[in-house]
Amino acid sequence: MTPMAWDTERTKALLLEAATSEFCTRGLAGARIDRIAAEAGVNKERIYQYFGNKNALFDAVIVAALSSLMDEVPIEGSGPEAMADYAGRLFDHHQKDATAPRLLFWEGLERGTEVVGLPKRMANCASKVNSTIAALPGVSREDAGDLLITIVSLCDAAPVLPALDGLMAGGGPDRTERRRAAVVRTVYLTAAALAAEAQEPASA
Amino acid sequence: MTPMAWDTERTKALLLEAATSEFCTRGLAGARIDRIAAEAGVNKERIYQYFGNKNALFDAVIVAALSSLMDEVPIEGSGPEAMADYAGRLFDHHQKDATAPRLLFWEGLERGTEVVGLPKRMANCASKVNSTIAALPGVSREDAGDLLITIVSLCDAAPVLPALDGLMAGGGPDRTERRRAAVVRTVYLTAAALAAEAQEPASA
DNA sequence: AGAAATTACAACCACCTAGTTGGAAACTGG
DNA sequence: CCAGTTTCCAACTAGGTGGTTGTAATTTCT
Repeated sequence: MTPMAWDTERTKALLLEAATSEFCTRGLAGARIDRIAAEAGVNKERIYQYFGNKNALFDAVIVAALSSLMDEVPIEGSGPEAMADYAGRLFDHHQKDATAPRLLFWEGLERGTEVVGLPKRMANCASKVNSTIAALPGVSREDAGDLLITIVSLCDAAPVLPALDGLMAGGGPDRTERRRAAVVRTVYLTAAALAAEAQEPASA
Repeated sequence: MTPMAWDTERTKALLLEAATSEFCTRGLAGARIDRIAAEAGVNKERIYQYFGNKNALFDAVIVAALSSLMDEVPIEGSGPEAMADYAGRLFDHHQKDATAPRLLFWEGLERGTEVVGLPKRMANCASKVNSTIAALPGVSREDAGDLLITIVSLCDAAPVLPALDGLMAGGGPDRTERRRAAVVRTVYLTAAALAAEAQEPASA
């Protein structure tokens, strides 16, 4: 008989999943190695064998969860409506699962400019910038990047700052729907302005 | 002679200043009580005497730094330009000193919906909403709140997510100026749309 | 089958951390 | 000048923290 074969890939995946959850809710400094191991049902020594240390584990979580952030929701169609639609879908995605936005802000706060997984993430960003240029022909690379930063800022800040929403808009049943509409409208207006400007470069 | 009188207010202020800096850079979980006391040049026992514990000290820092966040930069003038100008000044303020945005996001991530200093902050928010309505006559309370959330999201996310900017727009000498212009433009367009809509309520 | 390598884990360790204490120095009211 | 109170601090503590180690079980290679 084969008395239960070892499945190191499964163990790694279990660990990474538990680490993602722990880092997502508590951040790098607040996370506890023991808690991650317990949550995964794995001895914590495995963490050091597979990932190295706490920082490297955080790196692995960030790369796994964020490198594909911009791929999970594609830009479809063209014109300003396409960008607005994209923003709406990104908003919905983050509303359903705030893991990516939270990790993004944890990384920004705890790591500053020190970014891990550079090549892959740069490629993902470049790809999104290209999609934006394709959707809004004539728009400059810089303006496309700025539009994307605007979209990410609007969609990602919402789930991380629930208090701000509560203080400013005071809840209400259709609150999320209202905020979503506001984001989509803002993105549409900005994208439309960029597109219009791209078609008449030197107008007053 | 008076051999150096005790100045408890100064000691408190020193502690609060050091705590603000520490919490700003490291967050609640990453901050160290010993470091705060050392930075302030004060024995750490004073922290427990004056503020209670680490959490309460964080509360004090948040209330001191964030309750007035929306007051430090006023909304001046009227019309969509006034809101755009406000966004620009808020952007500049946060660019010069990222304390408020960082604390805001630390609080959002580490505290969730549990907000401290509610009455004062609610009053500040309400006041800003009122200023917005005054600047954009006819606009609804909800739309004014949403516009302010948009402004705060855009201005506060930038200094906390330097990496995003780097990945998307890749630096450059006038990078900050470009981002600022993008934010101001986006706010102007949104405010203008809200104002226009407010003046012709039932238009196609 | 047997040696070598891999995976697993309980116990362990050195250090750090928030919070406490006991008492000295400085002020205050009488 | 003398209790009584407040401010201050060095030293301490109890428990947590990231990281390691010694060893046993399992798999692989030949």
